[in-house]
Amino acid sequence: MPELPEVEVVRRGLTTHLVDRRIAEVEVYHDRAVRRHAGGAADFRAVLPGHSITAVRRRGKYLWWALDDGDAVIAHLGMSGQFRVNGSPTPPLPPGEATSVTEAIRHPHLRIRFTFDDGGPDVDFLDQRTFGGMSFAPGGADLPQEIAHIARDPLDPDFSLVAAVAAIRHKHTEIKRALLDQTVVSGIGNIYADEALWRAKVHYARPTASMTRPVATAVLTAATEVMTQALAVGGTSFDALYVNVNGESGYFDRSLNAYGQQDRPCPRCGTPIRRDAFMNRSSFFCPHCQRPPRTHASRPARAGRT
DNA sequence: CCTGCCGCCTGCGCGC
DNA sequence: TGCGCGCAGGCGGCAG
Repeated sequence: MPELPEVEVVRRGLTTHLVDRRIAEVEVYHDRAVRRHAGGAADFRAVLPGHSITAVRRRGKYLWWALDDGDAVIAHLGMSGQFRVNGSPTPPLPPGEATSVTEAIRHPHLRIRFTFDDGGPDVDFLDQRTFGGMSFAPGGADLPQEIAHIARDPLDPDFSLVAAVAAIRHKHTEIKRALLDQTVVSGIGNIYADEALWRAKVHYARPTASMTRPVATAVLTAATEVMTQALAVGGTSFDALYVNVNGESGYFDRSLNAYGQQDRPCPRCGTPIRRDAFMNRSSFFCPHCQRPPRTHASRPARAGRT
């Protein structure tokens, strides 16, 4: 579940392995991986060879490769996307998956392969669930227009805490929805939203419009801190779905206080962490530290499956 | 304009 | 043992 820290780990790895290299060939193994590319797989394959990569940039969970002529290649990892430098260990093939020699040497989740004219290692885009993908963005080296609607993330040097607080308080919604809204502040997903709210002792359903500046500031500060700490240890890995470009896992899953901790004691007060269905996904929180909003028809948002 | 829900995907684990 | 289903969840599109 790549969120900002995980994507930043990937960006750094790609920077090491892509900058100053010229693309020689592109192979697309699954059309869905380039569904955002207007010209389709054939055009994606044709347009990239000859371009050199000058930088790998990121905003929130979006990555893009800046190219030498001012164009860009956009990448989003979705739920299960990975970039792997060829030669790094790949997850083993599921039993019975390989039905031919070709498939036996190609990982089943390989979607796009880039080769380079320096003869160095290939770079692969793998994606089990195909929520991720890549596309070509003409003139997008500084900031592709496809990403322009994404707000700055907390690790952006030009990120404004004051502006983000204002954006949150301007919303007429609940705080967790606002945190997951990439046009308010980017980079935060379900894991770091729950962790930030736990740190700030704020319930996920707290209305944003009635939040004070100090409370909204505390939530965003907590989000920034937890993502910074996660980045320092390589991000969060639950399984082989999230690894860096060398196939290695991060360690932040050992530091999670709320996410995935259902029935385990809150590290602060010992109350069992609870899991609620919220926004058709799981929200983990401490029912003691994070009190639900006790407004008018107070009910702790028990919609959907549980 | 704004908010919130749906559909897209695959693999794993659990219960019957 | 095998099958069906819940669950993981980011994001674009669109309905209201």
